[in-house]
Amino acid sequence: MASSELSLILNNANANLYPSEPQPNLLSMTAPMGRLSEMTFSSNNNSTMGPWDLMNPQMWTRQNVLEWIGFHVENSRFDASLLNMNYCDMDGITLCTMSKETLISMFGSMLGEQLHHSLETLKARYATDLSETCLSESELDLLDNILQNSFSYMHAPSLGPLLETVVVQPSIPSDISENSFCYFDEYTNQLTPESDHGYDSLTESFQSSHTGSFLNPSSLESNSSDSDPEYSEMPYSTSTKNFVKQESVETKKRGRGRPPKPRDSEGYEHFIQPKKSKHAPRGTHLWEFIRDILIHPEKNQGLMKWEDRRDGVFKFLKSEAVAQLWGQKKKNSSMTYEKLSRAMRYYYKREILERVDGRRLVYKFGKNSTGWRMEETGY
DNA sequence: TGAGAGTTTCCTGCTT
DNA sequence: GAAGCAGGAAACTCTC
Repeated sequence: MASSELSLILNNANANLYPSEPQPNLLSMTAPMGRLSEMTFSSNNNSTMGPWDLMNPQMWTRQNVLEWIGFHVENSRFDASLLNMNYCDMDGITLCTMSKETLISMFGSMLGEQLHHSLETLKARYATDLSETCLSESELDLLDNILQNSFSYMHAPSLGPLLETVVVQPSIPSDISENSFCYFDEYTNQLTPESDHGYDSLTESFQSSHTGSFLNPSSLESNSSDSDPEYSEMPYSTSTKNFVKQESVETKKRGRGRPPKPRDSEGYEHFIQPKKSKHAPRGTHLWEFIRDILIHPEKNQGLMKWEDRRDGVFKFLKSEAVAQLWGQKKKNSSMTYEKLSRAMRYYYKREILERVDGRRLVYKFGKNSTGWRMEETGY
């Protein structure tokens, strides 16, 4: 698919979506680029899905992928000027091999995450098909070649091999029972407008929680030096990481404490801002979220593990991934392990958690925590 | 509408 | 030197 074709689709979408309504936030931003920057996509909840919605993503043609991206560009008010058209030129199989990090590095945190969620949802929907098409090692090599060829421009010295960023899920759960716990399921549930459990729709979730800047840590894995070797993963660098570095330099000195959130548009913040409709219900606290990950290891593999189930001692294996998951649950794309761990430390006082001295990424449930003991869970 | 709980964000200093 | 931990301080969101 030529990039001009995508431009055409996006232009058409834009034309359909933009009557004459001005967007205050958008108008106030400083447009960095030419024409495309002037055609930021507004949300259109009525926009219809394409044929891609009825197909296993693995079967998508380049056209389907393009339409799928276009759909999310529309719905997320993504500024099309920020899109690298070359990134949109791929078929479904190639797309399905891409991890969240890869998508984020290609499309930015907001659109990348939305695409990732959508893709995972669609993959789950066609889980049976997907499980039948698990990739062999040789296929992975082949894909790596495809990726290398397709995205050769990403192979700057600072960028690692592409396939290192690709997470091939060992299996997609096909038995999505109502009672089973899986945060992935929970997020996919948010996609259906009917299943309004008090959470905002995913689209709104992204619009409200993503500040629009590409601040997400590019790696979801904990790079802790104390991590179990078996779970250690190759660190990789992406442009998003560089962005984080840049940003941190810019915001270096500031007053103590949490500054008020900017109300007006700043930088990339123009992507967003429909007012949060209704707050999310409290429901799950952080420690419950952590507990639920631990007691359902089959559906949240590799994120955390029990060190001593009897004593309630557990360890973060992928601290940043857990933090990101928590951030998604709280609609906060800038969640990090550092922040999460601060919240964890507040639990010491309330004896929901106990300190485990001298061990990194290791915590222990305290006497005021419930629901994790074998007697309580039954397994 | 205000208080309080539960984070979230940022920071400094310390330890590994 | 980097990453993680500890905890103070203040801001923020949400519930009651």
